[in-house]
This record gives sequence, structure tokens and C-alpha cells, in this order.
Amino acid sequence: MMIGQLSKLSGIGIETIRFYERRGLLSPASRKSSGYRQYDEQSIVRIKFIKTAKDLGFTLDDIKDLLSLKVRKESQCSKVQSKAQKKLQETREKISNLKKIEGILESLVDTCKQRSPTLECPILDSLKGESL
Amino acid sequence: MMIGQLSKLSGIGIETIRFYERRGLLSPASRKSSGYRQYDEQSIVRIKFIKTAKDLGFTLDDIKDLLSLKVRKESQCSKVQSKAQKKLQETREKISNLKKIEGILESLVDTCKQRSPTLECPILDSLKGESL
DNA sequence: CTTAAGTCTGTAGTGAGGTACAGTCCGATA
DNA sequence: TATCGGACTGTACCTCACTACAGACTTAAG
Repeated sequence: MMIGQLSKLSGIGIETIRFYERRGLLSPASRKSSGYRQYDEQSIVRIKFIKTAKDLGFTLDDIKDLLSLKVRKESQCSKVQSKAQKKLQETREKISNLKKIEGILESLVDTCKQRSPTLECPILDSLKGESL
Repeated sequence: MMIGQLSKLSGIGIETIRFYERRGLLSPASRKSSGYRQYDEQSIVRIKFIKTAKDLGFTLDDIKDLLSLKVRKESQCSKVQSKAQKKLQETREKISNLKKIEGILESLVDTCKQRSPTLECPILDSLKGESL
């Protein structure tokens, strides 16, 4: 498929796809004789992953790292492993913080259902002494 | 405390704190007769919350919304409730996506430990047919 | 064969979120 | 009372992540 269809299927603009290629998040697409880029289904997955990861607060450089994590030789294992473990820790922290926010929002919705006004900011109240 | 100390305690630069005030994420600080801003402990919590939420992919406008969610009168309940529920859903999606990434990273680390090279990008392999 | 839509490269502009002065004022210390 | 660090306002500048052309080439439809 060509870039226009990839753009439609992934929901990411054409210019952005080319930008991701320039930035090294997508490996240079193979070209037809005309010079037009050619993509396969896999590219949709890759692009959607980039979008999702970005929404989760990862930078494009983070995402580039994530996408390039692979074990090529035994010798590289430890390097990849430590990178992956760092990202894993970061990811777990994000999950843990999001769960706190989830809990706060849940109790806020409950409060609403009980129609009891809260005077202060419920989010900050919930966080007092909790640091997040 | 004054802005310099707040900056140190929260780990956020002075200019950024004033920027957040301009953007309405921090309510205008009370002033001493000199015009110097005065803060209390609560401000540290608030600023740290902003930083955390930002790392989780919320925009400053999102965060402003989150911080202003409070139930003042019964009449406002439904509005607040629907906002909170929208944020709650967004938060749960983030958690779910992060858990997928967590799982992928975990199995990547395992693969490393077994010293078996992976030929393709493990993240994309894991996502095949999964959409994320 | 024409024409319109799609794609190419390269460069410039945009919006969010800061960050860095310049120039001035406050206030604790020698 | 001189002085030096910290705070003030206002404006300019910066990075990241796009986004929008301009001008040229390709391809599909009529």
C-alpha cells in the first residue's frame, strides 16, 4: 500500500509518517520505481504503537528505543536487558501513578452520586501526605 | 515559603512555577507587602501532581481540568460527574495500554535471560493482531 | 492525451510547554 | 548605608512534535 492508504488506516497524517521516517522511528520504506513509498500491514501496527506510546507520555526518542529493543547476539543481551528493565520500571511507575489517579476519580464519581458537595479540591485532598 | 524554596522542594523551576500560575494551573499566590509570592506545603503537592500527570501524557489543560474537579452544589454534580467519568475512562485506557507494554517488556527481559536471540522487533511481534 | 489526484523533496511555520534574560525592586548582612 | 542574593514583570527565545506549503513527478480515470 502507498502512504495515503497507510495514513487512512492508521489515522496518522501523511506528513507525520514521513516525519517519523526522518526521525528514525520507521525504517526507510521500500520504494517503487517511481520513488513512491510502499508499506505493508506491519507498518499500521508500528504506527499505531507510536501513537499509543506517545499518549502514554513517552517521547519519540523513548519510542525509538522501545522499537529497537531486540536481542541479536548473546553478547548484546545484557545491554538490551538493562534498557528493557529500565523501561519496564518506568512503565510500572506510570501504571502505579495512574492507578492512584483512577482511585481518586472513582471516589469523586461516588461522591457525586451521593450528592454531597466537596469543598476543596478532591484530588489534592486525596494526595495529602501521599506524594504520588 | 517563597518561590525559591518551593522550587527546590518540588523540583520545578521558578520560571515554570510562575508559568503555571499564568496558565491557571496554580491559583494566584498570595503576596507579601513587597509583592513576593507566598506558598504553603499544599503547593508542593499540587506542583508535584502537575509534573506526574504531565509524565503520564495529560496536557496542561487536562491537568487544569483534573485540579478543578470539585462538587460545589448539588446542581453541578452531573457536570462534574461526567467530566470525572470521562477522565476515568481515559485513565483506565492508559493503564490497560501500559500493562500491555509492561507484559511485552517482561517477556523481552525473560528472553534475554534465556540468551535466545530474537530476530525481529519483539514489541511489534507481540502486538501482531492485538491493535493496542 | 489530458487532467486531477496522489506522491516526492525540501524548507518554513505552528502550538505546547517551557526557559532565559533585562531591568527593577526588596531585604538581610557587614 | 552599601551590597548582594532573591524576587518582580515583561518579553524574547527555545525544543519537541508536528503541519503546511512550493514546485516537480507519477498514476489512474475519462
